[in-house]
Amino acid sequence: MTTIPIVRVESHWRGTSDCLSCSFRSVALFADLTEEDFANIHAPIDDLFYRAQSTLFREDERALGVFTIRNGMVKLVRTTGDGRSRIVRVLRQGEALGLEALATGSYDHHAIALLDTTLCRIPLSVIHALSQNSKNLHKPLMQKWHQALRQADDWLADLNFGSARQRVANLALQMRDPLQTGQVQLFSREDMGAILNLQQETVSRELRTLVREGVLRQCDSQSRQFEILLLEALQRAASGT
Amino acid sequence: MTTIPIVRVESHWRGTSDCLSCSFRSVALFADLTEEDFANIHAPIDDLFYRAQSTLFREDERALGVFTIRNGMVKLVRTTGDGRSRIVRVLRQGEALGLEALATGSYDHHAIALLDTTLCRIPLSVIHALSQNSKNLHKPLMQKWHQALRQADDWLADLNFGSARQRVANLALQMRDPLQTGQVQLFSREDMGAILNLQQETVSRELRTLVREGVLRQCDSQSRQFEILLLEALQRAASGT
DNA sequence: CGAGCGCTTGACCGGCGTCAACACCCGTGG
DNA sequence: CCACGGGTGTTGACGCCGGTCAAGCGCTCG
Repeated sequence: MTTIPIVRVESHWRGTSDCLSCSFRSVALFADLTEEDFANIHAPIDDLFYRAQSTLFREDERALGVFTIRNGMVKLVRTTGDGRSRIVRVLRQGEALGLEALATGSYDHHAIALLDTTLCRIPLSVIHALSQNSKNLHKPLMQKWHQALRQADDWLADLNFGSARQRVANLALQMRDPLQTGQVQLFSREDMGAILNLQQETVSRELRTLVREGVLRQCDSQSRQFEILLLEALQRAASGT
Repeated sequence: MTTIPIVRVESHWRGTSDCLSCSFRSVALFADLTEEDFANIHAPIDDLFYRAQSTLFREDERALGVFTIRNGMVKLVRTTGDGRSRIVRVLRQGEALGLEALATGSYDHHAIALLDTTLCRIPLSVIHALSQNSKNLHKPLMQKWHQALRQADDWLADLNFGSARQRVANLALQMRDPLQTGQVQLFSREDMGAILNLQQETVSRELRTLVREGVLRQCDSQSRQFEILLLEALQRAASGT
């Protein structure tokens, strides 16, 4: 029922990336490349900024490149047969998006920033040239495909299973900040509903129940940021025991 | 002369495949290989048969190879945090399974034959050797990854969304025989429940309703085989209108 | 022919969807 | 400074879909 907002104005170009000295390189696609490989990159790798809610790309759009997230969060949205839209994954720091462009030249999802997000965009030509001339891209690329597929399966198995309480608890666990453990970044109730296959009212109720029980604590006025007070209890809620 | 270290009762070896003349080659991983490439394959590619309900491989098992289905159907099962199991995908003719073995050396799911199934198993060593020495495997491999990821997303968006009626209808549409359009191969109600996130009673009820409405016709006594009589009506049921 | 398994059908009830009202935050303009 | 309005989150009331439990049916196979 939600229509994809057409907001592309909210992005800007931050420069071209110096991949060799990038602090994310170890987790990104270029982990194994040599200096020689880098010397053969002839198209600029752009460093981009997108404001929250703005669109990175749309389904079936001709692809400009593959992205790696440096900071922030991106949702992948898919429109179902009956016109409703469903969030099939949320990607965070270090994850790749738009890999399908390598296979088909266009994207399979709408990609929309959930938070202010910075990422770099690697032109398809660069990837194709590198995979022709070097073997060092093959393995990291395969690992990114694998990571994406695993995440898709996790999403299905964990977030679309069990009671509303279980799902919300699982989402909170998944969305823990990888650095500051205990901090959880959530989104609008509508987005959470589109992830968990629940109505926003139900999400709100379950979340509030967890707060009332002292499992979570709300950290901001818009109730997007939470802190886990009782991790054990949250895990029990997630597993339904 | 292949050693099969783990004995599985319900399977047997049918010989080694002659990939060059295989009728599935165009849809399989080896689509683009040259005669020269084939000459460099030094491990046997086994042709295997598995009876319905028998296990191809288990989660976390050390991987022997990547599979391509020649005939039949295989379910990929994942055990959730709370101990229940969920079918994350069903693979059919021409599809690849166990790709994750290329990235990690072990499998991410339990794979169980839903019907009597024949498939060929390509040893990891063959894939690795080919990707070192030839560029012709790269593209088909990426397409298989892409296909798997797309299917995972479809699964989530179509089969885990909407009312029980919509889900069952969608599953019937997905499980149409690619050759004999109109024929639908289904499974036990329990398996269907594990796919659709419904109880078997609910699946049974919705299926029976579709038969009573004249949308489907049951073709066998075990009610696994159906024929679509009113495709339009089934599509309407799937989209919930 | 009987046992056992899987499928079907019925009765009942609880969780979640639906609709609606309200609270709260924020930006805008008077 | 407050008044106003729109957007988002929260809470309540109510009804329905689908889960649960249980009984019965129809295969298939010993």
